[in-house]
Amino acid sequence: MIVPPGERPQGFPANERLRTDREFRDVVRKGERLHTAHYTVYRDSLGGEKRQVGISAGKRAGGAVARNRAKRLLREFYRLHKGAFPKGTRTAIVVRKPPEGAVLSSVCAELLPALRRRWGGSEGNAPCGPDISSSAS
RNA sequence: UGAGGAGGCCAGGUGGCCGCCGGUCCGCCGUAGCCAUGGCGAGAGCCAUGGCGAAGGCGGGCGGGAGGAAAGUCCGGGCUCCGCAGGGCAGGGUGCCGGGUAAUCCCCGGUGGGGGCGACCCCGAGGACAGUGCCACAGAAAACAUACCGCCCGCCGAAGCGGCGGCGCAAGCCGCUGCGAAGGCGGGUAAGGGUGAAAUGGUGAGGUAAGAGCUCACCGCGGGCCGGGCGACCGGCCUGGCACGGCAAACCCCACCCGGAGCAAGACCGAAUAGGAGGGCGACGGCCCCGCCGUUUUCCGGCGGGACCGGAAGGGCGGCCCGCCCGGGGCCCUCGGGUACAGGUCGCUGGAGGCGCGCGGUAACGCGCGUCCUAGAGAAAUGGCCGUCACGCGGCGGUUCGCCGCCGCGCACAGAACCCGGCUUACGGCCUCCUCGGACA
Repeated sequence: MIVPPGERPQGFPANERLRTDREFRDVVRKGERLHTAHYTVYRDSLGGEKRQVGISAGKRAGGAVARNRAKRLLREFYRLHKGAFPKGTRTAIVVRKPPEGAVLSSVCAELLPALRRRWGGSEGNAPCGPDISSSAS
């Protein structure tokens, strides 16, 4: 890594994800748990600079369309609020109940306060609600 | 304008910002390696500097990125691996005819049947004299014969009605006799009633005691012949007076078809045909030869080797059986840990492909030419947010009754997972043609 990666603040590349079944099992088994109305969040801490997130939506999260929707919203939530996911941690978010009619702001309103309360939030990322995109031209 | 029938099309558009997947090109970094120069060394070679630079990492540019059903996984194929002498049985599937196709339970065109005023639609549509079985309830009777009500005939019966004769003034009585309700017995009948999903051909006429294919006409049915059609089948004539119900989506029979599993297929790479534990089964036999040993020889026994004959257990022929093959040394089954397995790479998307035109065919479809390249993930990309324009609904306001403005809400069903062809199911909207009816002119 000679050239600095120049990490884009709102990306979600493959190496920031939990990719294998093993990694998921590890986090779910060893991590701390946090329940909200529709989701369960597992987080363990490895130290270092890496930050990994995995999203799981099984059969109970609804049909394929509903599952895709839920996962996409959670991905967006991560991208826009990386401050709630400290470096050196691994987080797995499991969709437990189908969040019917959810939009990004409602997902954010459900998860962000809970995460801050439990693990402490860091630097002021955008709050919930319709944030006008940061880099207005 | 209402109700309905058939067919086709679309699956919101657009802008900004932030993302994801894979492709391609460029730049930077740069490991292995290669090259050049120099140095050291007897040499193999080593070291230094510079250049190129697989892989890989980072960044950027360009263009691509869900469906008509991607769904259910119900059929049919391709593809992959396993299996494959042959025969039989079992099992499964299909079931009017002809065609289409890689193939089908699909599609097209017919035939037959059924529904609708109609446009049109629907059909698991072989066989019920091969056999077995079933036909609930109701009904007299449900399959080989019969008869509940009813109808008709005869006899008995005898309330009643009548005739003749006798007696009597009369009422009436007596005798003989005719009809004869109810009821009983015997017989005829299957027209009618009633039951049922279904009732022993239907309608009409003759006929009769009443009736009946008893007779006749037409229809239906069976048989035969002739004609048409590739065929399912259709038409005509003759004939039989009719015997023989339904269910095969009950078993079954007949004809035809069918090997098994599936991309978590399968291949390669990684300590890599590494290798652990437990359990089960076993049988070898005959005969001959050679060597050694017990014991010096024969016999006998043991061990080792060899030739021939037979062949058990077991295994294979992926349901079973016959049969066949393997089977002289182990065979079979089960389980488990490891960095270890839903690790990586391939399979993986260009194909029975889409579109257009022409030709053949009623059509499904086929042939030819031209043209296009159009998702390839793997905890699984194809998105998120904001604006705007369409579209629909509701409300408010305005209106020149054509609409216009503002606000709010809605915008379906649904997400590729090896690939195709179908079927089925879910679902928002638009268009065209047709049928029946209404209103106006």
